[in-house]
Amino acid sequence: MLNEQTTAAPRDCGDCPIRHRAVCARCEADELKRLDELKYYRSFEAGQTVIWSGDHMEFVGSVVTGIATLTQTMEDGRTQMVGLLLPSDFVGRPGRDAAAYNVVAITDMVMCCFRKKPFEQMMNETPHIAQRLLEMTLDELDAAREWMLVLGRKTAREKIASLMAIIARRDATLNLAGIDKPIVFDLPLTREAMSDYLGLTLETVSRQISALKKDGVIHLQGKRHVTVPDFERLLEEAGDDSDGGMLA
Amino acid sequence: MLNEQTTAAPRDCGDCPIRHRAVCARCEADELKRLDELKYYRSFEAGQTVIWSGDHMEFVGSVVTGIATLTQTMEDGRTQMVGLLLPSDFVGRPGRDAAAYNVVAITDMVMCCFRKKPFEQMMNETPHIAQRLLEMTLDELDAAREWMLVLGRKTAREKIASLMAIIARRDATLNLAGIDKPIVFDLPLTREAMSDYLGLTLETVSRQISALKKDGVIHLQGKRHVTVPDFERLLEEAGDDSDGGMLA
DNA sequence: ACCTAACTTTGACCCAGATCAAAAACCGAA
DNA sequence: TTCGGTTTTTGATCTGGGTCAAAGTTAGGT
Repeated sequence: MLNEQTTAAPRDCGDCPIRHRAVCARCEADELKRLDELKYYRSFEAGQTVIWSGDHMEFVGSVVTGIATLTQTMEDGRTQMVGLLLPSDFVGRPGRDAAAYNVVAITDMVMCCFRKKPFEQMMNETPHIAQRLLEMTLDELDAAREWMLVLGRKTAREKIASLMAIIARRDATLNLAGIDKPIVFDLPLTREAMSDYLGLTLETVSRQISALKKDGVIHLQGKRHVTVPDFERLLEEAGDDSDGGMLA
Repeated sequence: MLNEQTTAAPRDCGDCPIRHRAVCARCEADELKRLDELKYYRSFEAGQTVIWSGDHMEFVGSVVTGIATLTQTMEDGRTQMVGLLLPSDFVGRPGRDAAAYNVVAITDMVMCCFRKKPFEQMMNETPHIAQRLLEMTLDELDAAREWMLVLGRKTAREKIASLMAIIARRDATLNLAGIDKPIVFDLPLTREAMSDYLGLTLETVSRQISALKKDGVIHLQGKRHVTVPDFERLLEEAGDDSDGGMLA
């Protein structure tokens, strides 16, 4: 699997790659110092389960590097991905004891963790943390609702295009490559993980990716490396209106 | 349509039916007093659109009485409900200018509104409001994710049973009638609204309701009045595990 | 290099739910 | 109490995506 970075954990918050996007983004120097004393790093290998749904959670934290999925499973094994956790995303819910979802690392991953109790304590005393967490939670809620439209009303082809668009957009944001040039990225997900995200079977995912490729909407080198020659075209295929609804 | 309460707006926060569940739930007397000066009531008729997606929003607020839906629409008219707004639910997003969804009153409805700017101002100065809003947003995020599983992985029959279970549970919570007795409630939604919620056609909704009725899972008087003789049975039909995952 | 296990693609067939169509039930207004 | 529009039910048929099966591809380990 992808093993992009065997990053050593940053020793200091000042060096942290997610410093300005994570739950600590608004903290002042003194607040950061307090957090610094609370935090510890944990590494997970690709494929490793971070938390099982229903388990007691003794920590919350942020994804520093790598990618994880948030999934829900029914007794008969049907599973639905309900979130994709990227660097800076927050894991866990302050004020809740039991995990509501499975969290699985899909690449090697490093998390910046805080024991739950002290973090909750600090959150009560530090509006900057609670404010940022609210903002992040509202963003996640918007993303979840956007995904409800995808799951409830889009065709298989539109679903695949929507997923590609989301990943492409994220990469465009990170790499600042401008949206007019061809966008190039690696799919972080297996076909099976995509099917869990999109509410499809992996066979349908494979077929629709082949179809989009045949129609020139995307270009593949290998199974995972994707080029999008025309982002507008991809958005049309996704059924989104042309501006894509991105907000600051 | 349902016209349950032609409630006069409560003149004072002390009399407010949603005082202890809404965004103001944690406010102290002095904080409440400040909010009181900011607030104004607006009434909407059944069927009236409260906000159009994309519109500038000059207010945020709480549903006091009545029910509204939050929907997303594609250009070709496909629509997906992404939330059901019940009394005490919050409408609008502090820090965002344009509405992201359509909000439509489906019964007569009264909202307690605040002009957005002053409310944001007050939120910054009043941790109790921000804390409660965070809590409510986290709950909504959980609800949205539960719904992603319904939309992505459940069959039509399971979807209907899931919807009934959600409404039944809400009524059980409000009416405190105990979960062992038969549960009785009125569907607040038309078949079409249900189909928009569940990602189905209204014909399929109708057929599956008939099927659940024939199989004795639910009982109907008229089109809207539902009796659930055995809630456990309903949960099985919904594909949920028996405990239903309710948390405080 | 080769082997193995995981991942991916492709094909053939089927079915749950969509679509198209029409009848029935309901509700409020005149 | 009847009328007209809305909501709901039911029927017939079609189809997108699921299921089952098998073959192809890829990457890491020895």
